[in-house]
Amino acid sequence: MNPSTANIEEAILSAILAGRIPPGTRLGEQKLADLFGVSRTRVREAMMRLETRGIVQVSARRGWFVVEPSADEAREAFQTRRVIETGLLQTVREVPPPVLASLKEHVAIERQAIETGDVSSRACLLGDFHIHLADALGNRMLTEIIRDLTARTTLISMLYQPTEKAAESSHDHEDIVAAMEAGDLAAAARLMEEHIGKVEAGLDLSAKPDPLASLRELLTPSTFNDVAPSMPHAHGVAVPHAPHHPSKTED
Amino acid sequence: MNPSTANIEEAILSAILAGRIPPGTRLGEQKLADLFGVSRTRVREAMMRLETRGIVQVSARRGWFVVEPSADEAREAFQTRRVIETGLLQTVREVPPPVLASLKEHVAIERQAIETGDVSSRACLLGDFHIHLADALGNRMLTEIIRDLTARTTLISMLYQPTEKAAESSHDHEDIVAAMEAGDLAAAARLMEEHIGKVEAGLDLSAKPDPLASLRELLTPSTFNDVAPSMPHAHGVAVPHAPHHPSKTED
DNA sequence: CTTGACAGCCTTGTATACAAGGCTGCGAGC
DNA sequence: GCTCGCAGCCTTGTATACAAGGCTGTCAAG
Repeated sequence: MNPSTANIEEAILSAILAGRIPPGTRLGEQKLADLFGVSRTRVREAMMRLETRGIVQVSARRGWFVVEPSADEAREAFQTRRVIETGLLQTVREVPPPVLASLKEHVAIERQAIETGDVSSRACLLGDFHIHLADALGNRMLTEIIRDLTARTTLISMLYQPTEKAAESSHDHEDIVAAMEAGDLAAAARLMEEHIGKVEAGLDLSAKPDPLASLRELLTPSTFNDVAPSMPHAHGVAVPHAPHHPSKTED
Repeated sequence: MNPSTANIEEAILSAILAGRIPPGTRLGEQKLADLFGVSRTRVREAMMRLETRGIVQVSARRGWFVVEPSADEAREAFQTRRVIETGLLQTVREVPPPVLASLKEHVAIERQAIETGDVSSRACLLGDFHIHLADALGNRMLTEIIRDLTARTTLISMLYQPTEKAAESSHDHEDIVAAMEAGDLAAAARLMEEHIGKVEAGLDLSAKPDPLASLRELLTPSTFNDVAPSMPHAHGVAVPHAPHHPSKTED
């Protein structure tokens, strides 16, 4: 059957979140159209929606790229998540028992994935905790917002994370749920703020904004001034990663 | 010169927010294409983006409609705004003086518009206060989120607001800024929560979700059960408003 | 007079054709 | 040998053509 625009959008997004499509990857319209068995029109629609959601970016006549958030954008994304997620916890008066139960269950699944060493689903699960929280305590709008933000921070982690601290994150989640269970939402909010702060602090935001950063140090700025202005990119370097992996996606 | 997709998107959005296009209005692709002097393709792109942002909705083969949020969606939108805006105020440590100054100026403009009786720009300004706040205290992402949310609540107000309490809203804004100036961000957050709550409480959410509500009370539900199922609408009634105003937009 | 069905029109949905511009690789000139 | 320029290919950008389905207004039957 023909995948709808929403299907394509969702498929690409989940592939990105699962780490199967790294940030910076070029997404050719025709390739995707062939892959999904539809015309470019529908692929374009899906890409345009994902662009509105901040997941991909188009570079005129060059193609669609999975966003590579700059260090600034990374900070913005984390700040935004701090604001919204602590705001959510502080707005809530009490946590219904079923919600607590499902959150505990989620944390348990996290721990299991970490112990099992299931790296691929781990990042996904850690992000899912926050989405789950928004869904349980908030509403659909909030969930959508958090989902898109989490998607961005996941991409950021892929770009900048030098060390994976999955175990610590999961422990943080456990503490947050415990505070919620104790009825201390203010403490939960504080823990959430610390947690997101820790994740942000664990990144090396000076590392990979572009692969040229390390080169740039070796050269005089003037050398680049003759060359760089022709690059149309506003902030993120849209150079396709891994040209040596021409068939990383399933084909 | 040819308006780009972004131009069209922005033009339609601001027309909606200014109240020139009421909720429920049908937006025909061809009409808009002629109006902007482009082909349907670009209009479609713009509409698709606006749909992603929750401003318009497409009903299959019937057309695009400015959303008419249901009472549930209205509550969600206000809850979401409470969460985010109080979260923002509570996350902030201190307010830079220039920010305070510009907020005060904004409130002054609000009061002026209210005193002058400038109804058309009034709603716009009242919403702008919150956008301005997000922009000054937060970041671009937060501002975009707040802007889209404010757009939705503005539409909601158009649908459900029985009485305009612009003066009271502006007074609330003033109080919030005063609390910020006093350095009491917690109080500012509390005032913001009350303010948004008041705006929500000022609506009559049982009133206009659909024009049939008043009729429905007079008739037995079974009468409608034979007729209603053929309606494809999920929640909001997408009947075009005001068929007696065929040329409300400038044409 | 009321009601039901149907035809025509008008709308969006989708694909495709063509235009415009960037990238790559080759070749000529220095 | 190296560099610069250019041609061809490949990509997205845009318009247009056609398909599919909903809506309206008319006409006929009861």
